[in-house]
Amino acid sequence: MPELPEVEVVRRGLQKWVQGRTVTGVEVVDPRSIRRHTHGTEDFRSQLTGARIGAVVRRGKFLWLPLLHDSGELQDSEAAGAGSDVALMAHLGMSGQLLMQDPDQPDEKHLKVRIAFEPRADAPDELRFVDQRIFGGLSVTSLVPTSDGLPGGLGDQAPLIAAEAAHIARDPLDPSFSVEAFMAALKRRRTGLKRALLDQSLISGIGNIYADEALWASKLHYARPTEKLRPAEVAELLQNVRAVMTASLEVGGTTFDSLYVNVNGASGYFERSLNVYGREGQPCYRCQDNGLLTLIRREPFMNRSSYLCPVCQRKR
DNA sequence: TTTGGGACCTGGAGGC
DNA sequence: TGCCTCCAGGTCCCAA
Repeated sequence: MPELPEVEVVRRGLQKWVQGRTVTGVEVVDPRSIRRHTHGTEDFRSQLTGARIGAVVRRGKFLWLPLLHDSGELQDSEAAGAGSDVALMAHLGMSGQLLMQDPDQPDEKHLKVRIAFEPRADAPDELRFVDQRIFGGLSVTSLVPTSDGLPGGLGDQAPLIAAEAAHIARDPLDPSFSVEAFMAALKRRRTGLKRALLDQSLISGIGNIYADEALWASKLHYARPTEKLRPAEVAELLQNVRAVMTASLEVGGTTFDSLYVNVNGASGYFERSLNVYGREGQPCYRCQDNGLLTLIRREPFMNRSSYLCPVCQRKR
């Protein structure tokens, strides 16, 4: 399931293979995967065909590729995202994959959209969007100025953001992320801590897996009221969020099944490092180190599951 | 305005 | 073997 580290792995892969290249053809195999593009399939194809990819930018789990409609060599400023007013937006949802393939490779079972580039000897010529559960999708969206005048996301230097991502907060790996602003927003909210972590308008990029891992590392219960958290607890939580995401990024992301792979089709290895998520009934490592046998518990939460240690993550 | 719940979607697992 | 139900979860929409 793609969360921030997995999307960042994809962003880096795309940057290597598609930046500066020109789209020569688009095939929409399943229109449901471009349902967020409200102007229809033909408009989606015409907006992309002939465009040159300027950069690959990410905020949270949203990825966008500014589209340039001129000709000539890619300039440094264009590569940074400037010089464009529209972008190809991608969200992987739960099971989306962006794969670079050669045209002669067989189609994937859940292939939804195929984007062809001008041939290049040292790179695959097709970008394929594959999605089993169709929670993700592609669209062409406008670029709008950021509210703070800072770059819209990682990989960008222009103060622009894809309109579809303008409502979400910066993610904790973004150099422009403000700890103070997050603490203030958390204080204003009157909700449970994990619900706040999953709220993309407060902090983006955190999904169920990394929320549980960061809460376990911080010894915090998922239902702790946000307004009662101490600044030191929030600071430690943020530190752990960054740590768990960075560790995952270094090994290519988390993989539970075939639902997440990078642009080359390879899986990540962070699943092997998970401390609490998916470990129901297994011993808590921290308690084990202290000579205690405590079993990880799974509790229903927001129509999904929350994993925690009932001893070191007590609800106060 | 803020908060919480449910729908969307597909395929695998498990029960009968 | 076949059918049915449950489960996974990111995001959006709507009701309270």
